[in-house]
Amino acid sequence: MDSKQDFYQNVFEVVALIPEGRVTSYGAIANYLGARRSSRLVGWAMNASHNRLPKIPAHRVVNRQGLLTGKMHFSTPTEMEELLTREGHKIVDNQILNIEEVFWDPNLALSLD
DNA sequence: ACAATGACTGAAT
DNA sequence: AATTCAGCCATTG
Repeated sequence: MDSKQDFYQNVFEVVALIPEGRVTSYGAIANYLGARRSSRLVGWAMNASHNRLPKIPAHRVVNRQGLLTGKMHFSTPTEMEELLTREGHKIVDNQILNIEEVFWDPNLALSLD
């Protein structure tokens, strides 16, 4: 059925919830969706995010190291770091500085408890 | 239907 | 501590 589409929709929803000035990781989103092992699928969902009508802040989603692994998938390979820099992040060597400080975990933010 | 790929992560060396 | 290997699972050819 559309359960797989739901997974994508869930990813989009979580990503859309990322506050400005914060970032999260694929694994954190996957973990929130109950699919810790499907971190890669989150990346696929992000790939489809460009086709979604609501603007998905995919630039706020980075890998565990805070590395802009998906910058190459944007309109331009520099758009991602530019957007993040615009939000106040410091990017060095494609990596976000103070990643732990700006890290936004949906599990904590949504207070699953 | 099979094989390869990928915006990842964690464990092992 | 840094680098390498393997697992994960949907999507695509």
